Amino acid sequence: MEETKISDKRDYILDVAERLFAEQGFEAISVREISKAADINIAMVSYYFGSKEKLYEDVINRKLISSDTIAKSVGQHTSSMDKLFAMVDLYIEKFFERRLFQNIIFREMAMNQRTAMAEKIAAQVHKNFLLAYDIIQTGIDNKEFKKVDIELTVMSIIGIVRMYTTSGTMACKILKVEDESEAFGKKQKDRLRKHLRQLLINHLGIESK
Amino acid sequence: MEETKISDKRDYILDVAERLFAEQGFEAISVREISKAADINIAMVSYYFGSKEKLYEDVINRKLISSDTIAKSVGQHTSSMDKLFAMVDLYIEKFFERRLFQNIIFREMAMNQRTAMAEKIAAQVHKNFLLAYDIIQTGIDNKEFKKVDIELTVMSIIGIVRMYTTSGTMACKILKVEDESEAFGKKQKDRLRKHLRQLLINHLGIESK
DNA sequence: GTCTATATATGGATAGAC
DNA sequence: GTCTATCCATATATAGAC
Repeated sequence: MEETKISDKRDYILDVAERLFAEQGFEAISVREISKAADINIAMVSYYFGSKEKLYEDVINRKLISSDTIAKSVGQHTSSMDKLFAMVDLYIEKFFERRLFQNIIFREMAMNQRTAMAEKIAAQVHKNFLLAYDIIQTGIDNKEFKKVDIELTVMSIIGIVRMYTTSGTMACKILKVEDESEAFGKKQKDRLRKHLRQLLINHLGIESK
Repeated sequence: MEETKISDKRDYILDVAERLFAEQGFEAISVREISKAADINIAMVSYYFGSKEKLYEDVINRKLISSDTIAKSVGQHTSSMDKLFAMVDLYIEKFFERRLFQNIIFREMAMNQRTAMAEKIAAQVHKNFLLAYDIIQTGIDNKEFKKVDIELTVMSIIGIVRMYTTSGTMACKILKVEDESEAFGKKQKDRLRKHLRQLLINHLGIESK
């Protein structure tokens, strides 16, 4: 009972910190700003997390567990095309839902810094990459797909979704939508899904039935 | 004569600062570190640039002038396909050559911060976007290309090149190359160019002659 | 658990000697 | 142009009262 309240509060602080770290970066944001935005006393950050660095790690670790989710979602389908599309849908879903978090992940990946965390992130992303790789490889072996550069095809899928979700302002400008909440609404999500499916159908030479 | 020496030194400081800002971000790097890496006295940063903020702006402004370059390179061709491929080649070329700089650009774009600079960057990127948009639009009107979601197709092109160039460590891991210098060598550049061309040929339904 | 007060470090910037 | 020394703001972290 009290337990849940405490972990609610912890979670709330993590939410606030995630947003601020994502928008401005680790070094750009101070624990003062975080505690102010979360409406807690500054000393509470040390109390709950130990340090700013630890808080940052907790923000990342909290959401860096999946890839089982992908495997599970993919496993329900039989054809390579269905598997690939299930994976793409999940990617879009997760990226839209967690676009602030993804911002942190890709920023870390772009750095040659903070290596302990960076290694962990790279390992996780690579695991997800391999899942996608296997799906396409199997599809090619099956003759469901044309032969393509598999590595670059997977990177392209991720790059496209990433481009959309982690450049909010740019996406708004290009798509001529009012604000970010519209850019990440259902309509635009469906649009991106449709585009990406069509692109893959064309690229992999998938025949419609 | 002395003039050139001064501007050489200025340029060298800008080179060093660009690398450090790109690798770690504006706030993460101190003028002390920059001056140490550039082997100059710390006071020289103020002397040459006025402030850290101004130095950062100079780093960005120095390379954010083009889009004429794109127009020029594209203008030499007649068919929409040739124009599009010329643009893609130039994109790949510039991204490989300036991948540290691009890292800064995309980081700025991902932020809701430092708005004066961010607006300027967004304006420039948008200008480049419109060039690509027009090429594809014309191609569709010509019946050279199939109908596609033009906005998302342009974003996809940029997203793919970006994914490759601004996640160095990840790219190495995925492509199983030793180090970054190999990942950004001629061989991998040609591979990316080939992949992207094939993807666009498939997606836009371009017929080979 | 929550707060104030404070220790301590580091950052950007500049004054002024050379 | 270059350097040293220093000012001042801001950062993280914690000790200790409540």
